[in-house]
Formats: sequence, structure tokens, C-alpha cells
Amino acid sequence: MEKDLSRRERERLRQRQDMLDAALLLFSEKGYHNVSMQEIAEKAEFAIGTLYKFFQNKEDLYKTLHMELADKFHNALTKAIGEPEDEIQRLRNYVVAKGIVFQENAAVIRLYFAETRGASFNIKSGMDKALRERYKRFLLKGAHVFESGMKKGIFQRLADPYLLALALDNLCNAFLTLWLEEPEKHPYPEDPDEILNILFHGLLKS
Amino acid sequence: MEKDLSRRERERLRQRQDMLDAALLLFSEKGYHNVSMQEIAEKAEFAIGTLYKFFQNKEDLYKTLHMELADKFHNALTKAIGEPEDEIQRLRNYVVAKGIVFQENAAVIRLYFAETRGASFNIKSGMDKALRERYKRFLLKGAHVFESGMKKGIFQRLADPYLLALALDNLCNAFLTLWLEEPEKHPYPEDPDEILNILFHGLLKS
DNA sequence: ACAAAAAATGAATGACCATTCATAAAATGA
DNA sequence: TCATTTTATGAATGGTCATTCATTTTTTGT
Repeated sequence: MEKDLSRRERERLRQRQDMLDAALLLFSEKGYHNVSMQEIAEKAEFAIGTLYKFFQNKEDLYKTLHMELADKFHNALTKAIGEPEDEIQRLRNYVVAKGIVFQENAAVIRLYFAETRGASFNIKSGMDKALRERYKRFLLKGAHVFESGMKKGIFQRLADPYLLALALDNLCNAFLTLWLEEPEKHPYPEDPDEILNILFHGLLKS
Repeated sequence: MEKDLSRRERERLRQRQDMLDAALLLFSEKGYHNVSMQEIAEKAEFAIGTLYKFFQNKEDLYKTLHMELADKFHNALTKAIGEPEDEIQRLRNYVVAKGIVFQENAAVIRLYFAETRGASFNIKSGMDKALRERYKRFLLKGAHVFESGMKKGIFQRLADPYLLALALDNLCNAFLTLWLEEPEKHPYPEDPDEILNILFHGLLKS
């Protein structure tokens, strides 16, 4: 019954968690700068001063939140890919685990991915939607390329063409992310086939 | 000589562009909320009131900037993938074009990708670097799986294992992004092989 | 060169919000 | 029950900005 924490300590932890939960909800919805400490306090049903008993300041609150979420994700995925099974199965575990943590934390994800471009403006401006629509239309163009290649028999029907277009775009982004961080170590390939071959040639020796 | 714009109009356009340039530099470096109109005005060497002659308010300035950049990118990529060549070549064009716009606009990119997670906190806190390091280590784990599969002869040496790990992660992200936006239309696949097959089986009929 | 029009300026205004701290409420234990 | 300690409260403070607009400077046309 006692879990080595006193009633009071357990109570404090619950309070703290309530605050973090409220903050997460608000941050992920509106973005860091568009949420006031007042708001967080209200949503968590505490006075604002109480918030400051638990967190030094707003940034501390955010960092804590960010860290806890990152840990949660990281642990789930590390565990999944670390299971002592064969390579293919470990990749499967990873793919599945990633799906699960995402789906279980859909609200959260926006804090990671969509925060700025997402919340701070677009909530008001709605402009972001227009851009997303355009990106969608652009992907459709890519999908047509795959589709048409399939019709001609150049490509196999490996997956939905739209997905393939998205996959290729994200593949490029992956390379570019590496390049952004360490340009000399990970130059973006001169030869586009270095990227395309990942899609073109199967990894499995069949 | 006259390009159908008066001296004055051309002058105004240049001014406007100077303002946008200054804003881009600052936004991409520090994030929207951490840049004041005062700062932008100073960097562009105008009085703050002049800024408001050109842009209704801060959000308008940002949206304009965002829109112009998005247009530039979009046009370059659309053109690349639209050239009347065979499918494979069009994909190549796209991959190359994407590399070029990125590299030509490295400063800009952070406005798109890294803004919040990037600037607003991490500039001060440095926490973000720790997270990125951990992500790197995590990818290395994934890379080991690919590496080990290659050693066993299960996988072909298609690409650098680290890149493959990154590619797989981004592939999952692609699926999850779709799912986030339209969960019913694009469910995350039950079967992980739906994702993995894109890597496992080549698109090309060889 | 001069007056009228256009453009540029930046000090002043008002809102917003993080943070503090004097006070009130609750918990403790004798 | 009551005094003491611990915790919670939210009004008050101070700082930061976005935005405005009365004034100054520059341009234009005569």
C-alpha cells in the first residue's frame, strides 16, 4: 500500500501531473507562446502561484513536459527495436510500436511536429490549410508519376502511388535533415539515384 | 529600361524586399515570437512606422514571407517533376531540385522545420541538442539492425545502414502524418509489412 | 525657389503576461 | 481545541511589445 511515498508526496505528484497534463493540452493546441501561465493554472484548477511552487518558470514547465514525453517515446521505441529476435522482426516491432505511441498520444504529437507552423498562426489565419492543400495536390502530381510508371510496367505495384510519392518526399527530407545538421559529413548526394535506389531496389534478397 | 514600373514603384519594391529579407533572417534565427517589429525595422534600417506602411501588422508580415517562400519552393519542385521525360527521370529531377532549393535556402529552411523546437527555447536552453544526440544514438541502434541483417546476408547492401534507419523512421513518419490529418482515410497499417515492403521489395522490375 | 502632397519617423499608448509575495487557508501535532 | 507550520492564493508589479499618429523630412510639380 505504501510504495515508499507518503500520502502527501503522492498527492503532490498527482498535482504536478495534473499541471503537466493541462499544459500539454494547451501547448499542443495553441503553441508555447500563445498559452499563458494563467491559462494553464485555470485549466489545471490551481492558482497561478501554485504553478510556481512546482515549476520555476514557464520554460522550466515546458522543458519538463518536453523531456517526459521524449522519454516516454524513446523508451517505447528503444524497447521495441531491441527485442532479441531476428532483424526483420525487430523492424516490424519498431514500426508497430511507433504506430502505437503515436496513436496513443495523438494530442501530444502536435507539440513535437506542428507547434509553430501549426498553432501560433494558423489557428487564426487558416493560411496553413491552403498550403497543406497545395502540398497534397503536389503529392498527387508525384503519385501520377508512379501510377503512370506502373501502367507502363516500369514500376511494380508495391504500394499506393500517393504513399510512394509521400515516401519519396520524406526520404529526401531525411537526407536533407542530415545534411542540415552536418553538411560535410552527410552531403546531399550528387546522384539522385543514391536516394531513389532505396525505393527502386529491394532490401531483401528474395 | 522602364519595365512598366515607375522609379518610385521600383524603389518601394526594393524597400519591401529589404524588409522581408531582414525579417526572414531574424525569424529563422530566433523564431516568430522572439523577434520584435522594432528589431526587424532596425535590421532593415527603417523606422518602425515605415514597416507598418508596408505590412498591416506582424502576422501579415510573417504570412507574406511564408507565402513567398512556399511559392518559390513549390514552383521549383513542380517544374522539376513536371518535365516531359520518362518517369524515372522525372523522379530524378525532383530529387535533384529538392536538394538544390534546400541548399540554396539553408537559412530559410529553419523557418519551416526547426522554428519552435529550434529557436524559441533551444537557443537558451541547449536542451534540444541533448535530444538530438539521443535520437542519433537511437538511429544507430536501428542502423545496427540493418548492418547485422546485411552481415547475415538477409539484406542487400543497398545503402548505408544509418541512412536506412533514418529512411525507415521517416517512412513511418510519412504514414503517421497522413494518419494525423485524416485518420479514417489513411489508417496506420495494422500490418507493419505494408510499410516495410516499400524498403524490402524494389519498385523496379529488374 | 516655394508650396502642396507624399512618405518617413519614433515617442507615446495600451495590452498582455511572467513572476513575486503579502495574505489566507489548510494541515499538523500536542 | 489551538498554536504553529506548511501550502495555496491571486492581486500587484514590472517589463516587453505591437500598433498608432502627430510631427518632421523628402519629393513633386510649378
